[in-house]
Amino acid sequence: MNSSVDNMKTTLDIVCGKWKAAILLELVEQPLRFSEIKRVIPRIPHQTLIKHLKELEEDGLLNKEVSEDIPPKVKYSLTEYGYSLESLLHRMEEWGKNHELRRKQMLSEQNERVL
Amino acid sequence: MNSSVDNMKTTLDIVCGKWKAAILLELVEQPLRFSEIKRVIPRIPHQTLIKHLKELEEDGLLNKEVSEDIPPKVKYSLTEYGYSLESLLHRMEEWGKNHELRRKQMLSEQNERVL
DNA sequence: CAGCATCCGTTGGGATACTG
DNA sequence: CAGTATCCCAACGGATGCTG
Repeated sequence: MNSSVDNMKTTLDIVCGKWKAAILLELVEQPLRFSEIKRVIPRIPHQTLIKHLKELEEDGLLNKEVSEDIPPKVKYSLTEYGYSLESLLHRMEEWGKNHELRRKQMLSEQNERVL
Repeated sequence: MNSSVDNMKTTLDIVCGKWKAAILLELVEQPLRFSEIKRVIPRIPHQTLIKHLKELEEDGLLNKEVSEDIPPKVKYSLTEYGYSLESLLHRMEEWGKNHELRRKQMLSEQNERVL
């Protein structure tokens, strides 16, 4: 049997790498090459990106399409299964945005009280 | 300005403690005392639970209601704001469940091929 | 019963340098 | 351009023991 606790953990295991959700969210929009991902998520370290991509691929969320040229070009895209995360990803992004807004509002309310 | 990457990070920061999402999911159903949370999530270590609860409270997701008796009773419940995570939590739980199902299916398919 | 203080080990993010 | 191989460090989960 699978408790809801376990189900949570499997979701978190997959999505909660520091940048994984962000990567997935970008790839929902469009397939991207390695260097393109680095461009849209500039602060992610090279090595970290490689690790995350490999894990996401192993989890069946990403397709990796390699052209055997030199220089190599590698395009990452969501698998059909990967798209099953789409709505979850959007909700996460939206909740985070609202949370930031809320935080700023509370800060400015504090300032008013001081004045 | 807030990129979607940043929004993701704030959501993850809050929800991605190893057991946080599980705790929140339980508290969505009903308020619980400290010891009750330990009962429904047996494998969570004592100290870890304390830390998680404190952080969730500081993030404004939990109410903490203390009865000043001896022995003390402390009831945790979601704030109204905490409930804004409800649908997200349920989706996470559901996705994890489906992921496990899928994984098992793929395993049994492998076994068939072997036989 | 609930919580704090302390300490420890693991892990995973990250920096650097090298290859085809 | 994309990836591998190391190494490092901080953070976090977690264990233990003490308090009111």
